[in-house]
Amino acid sequence: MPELPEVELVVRNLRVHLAGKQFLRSKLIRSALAPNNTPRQFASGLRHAEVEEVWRRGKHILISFRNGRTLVVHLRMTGEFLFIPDNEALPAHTHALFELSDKRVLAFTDQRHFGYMELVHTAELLRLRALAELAPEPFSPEFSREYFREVIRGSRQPIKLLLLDQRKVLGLGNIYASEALFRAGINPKTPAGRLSRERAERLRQTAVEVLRSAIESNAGYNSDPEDISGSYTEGLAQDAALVYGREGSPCFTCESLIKRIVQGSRSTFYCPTCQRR
DNA sequence: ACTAAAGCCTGGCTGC
DNA sequence: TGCAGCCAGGCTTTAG
Repeated sequence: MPELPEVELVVRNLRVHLAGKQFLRSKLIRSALAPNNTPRQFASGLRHAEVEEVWRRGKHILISFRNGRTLVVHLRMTGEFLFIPDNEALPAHTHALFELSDKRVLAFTDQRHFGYMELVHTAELLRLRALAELAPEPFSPEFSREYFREVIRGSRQPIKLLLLDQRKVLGLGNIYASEALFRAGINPKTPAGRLSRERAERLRQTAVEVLRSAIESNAGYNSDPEDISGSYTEGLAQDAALVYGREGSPCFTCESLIKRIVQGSRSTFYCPTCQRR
């Protein structure tokens, strides 16, 4: 159930394990995982493909091969990569398998079937709608004060929902959106366009900082090099949360009780005192 | 053009 | 112990 920091960690781990390797044989077990590929295309397009680069755009994982293809992966809620130890049975909900040139077998599992893969020609990558419409990377200069001001200008959308829109702000999910608003002292229901310049800029900086510090703490936490998913399955993000999941508990700053509300059918957690407006 | 709600799935937890 | 109902960190599609 990864947000950008957890995806970044997965990308770093995959990079270590896949650098210079070939995908000898690949198998799409559950074809709905990659609805725009036939299982045959999927297997033939990856056959003996040598990994060139493992990278990321927003929460999408991109594995580019020297044969001119790129495997686009979105973990959504429960997607996960893991290595299958020799002679062990496949884990439940294994939807794709990749046999590597070092003889190890990489599996993609996904309990809730929300995950997504697509094998595309690398040249066509940026034409994919899912990638083309994404906001600038949060750590890039393009995610600037001016950009953010323009994005919220005139919007009556509650700021929490705007933060979750990957076309406007990239990388936050439901947890880090609540966390960023708490740290910036902004009420999640405030219409985005009503934020002053100063408060908007504070929120933009806070959002970037929340993502950055999550990457740093996650990276330090992942002690097992064989564990590709690292900490996100262990709920590290939640453990470090100041408001997320803390309904009814005292605010760490002012001891008011944290509230839970529903916005866009998702839970939002906030402190009614620290985030008055 | 915006905004809200439903939908995709399985499984864990809570309360009766 | 069994079962119904609720909840879940993402995103797309449909309806209004």
